[in-house]
Amino acid sequence: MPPRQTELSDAELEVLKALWDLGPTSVREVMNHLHAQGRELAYTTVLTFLTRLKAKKYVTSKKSGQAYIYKAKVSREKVTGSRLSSLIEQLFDGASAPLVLHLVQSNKLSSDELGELRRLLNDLDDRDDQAPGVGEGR
Amino acid sequence: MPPRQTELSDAELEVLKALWDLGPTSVREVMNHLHAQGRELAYTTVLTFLTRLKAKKYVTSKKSGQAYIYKAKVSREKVTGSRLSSLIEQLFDGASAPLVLHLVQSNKLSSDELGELRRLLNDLDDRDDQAPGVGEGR
DNA sequence: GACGAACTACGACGGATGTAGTAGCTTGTT
DNA sequence: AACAAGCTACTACATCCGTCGTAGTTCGTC
Repeated sequence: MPPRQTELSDAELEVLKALWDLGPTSVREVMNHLHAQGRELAYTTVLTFLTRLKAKKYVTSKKSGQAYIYKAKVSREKVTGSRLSSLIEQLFDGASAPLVLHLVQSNKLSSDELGELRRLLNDLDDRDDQAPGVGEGR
Repeated sequence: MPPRQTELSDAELEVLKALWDLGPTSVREVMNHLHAQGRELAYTTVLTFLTRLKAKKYVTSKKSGQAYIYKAKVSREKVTGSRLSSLIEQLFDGASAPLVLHLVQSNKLSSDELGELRRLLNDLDDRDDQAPGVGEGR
């Protein structure tokens, strides 16, 4: 039997995000953090998610006194990148460009952000030295 | 009781995408299209998804002879936009900018695509003439 | 040393999802 | 008219997901 299911569910992600925000901490602290954001979950529910996150290897835990301290094992960037890739795969068959254009056109960026983007593009332009492994992901 | 569940599941989306690709068509054609992409689903499975899509109002159908012809009722853009918003909400608390920057930096865009993006930015620039101070976004 | 508070382990439960089988209706072809 | 092929409706079922409740353990306090 291969490990049951290793993907992050939405609710699990919420809990993981709390862990990223807080750093290594206890079930109770995570719960408090969620409550502070208006997410009312029972203590045992949070515990369940943390347990599942541990089973799926997204967090580790070590006992400290009576309780466990949970710690994120994967970075926010990693998870973010991977979720994003899935979405791009799903919606645009793997091509990032349509997504970027869509976002830029959607008028959701402030002038500052547009400026930042322009700057970034110029930088890229300069060092356009054929990065290896363009890895055509398809 | 509000209608059970109105969200698109992943598998349902795959089927809906086939409908977008093909235009109004039959279960069998949808199935063939999916098979052509290496997605081997039983005829009745495809039928199930189309039925669920109909229940969730993402498609309509009308009988044509013995079989039904299914037709997408929501546009690709609409669904794409909404899925994207959810992701942005989930991962970046609603801010699009970090996502755009992330994508541009990830080196997944071709020179052509970067060019296109630059062009788009220039257009936007023209029509949005604002000299913003150091306005802090969020 | 018994009590209550806090913690964890485990089980549970209804609804969603992915996937498909079966049965029965329809229709073109012998 | 009887059949085979194709179509839909309905049912099924394992797993996942979101959400907790309960029970048992541990530890600090009267």
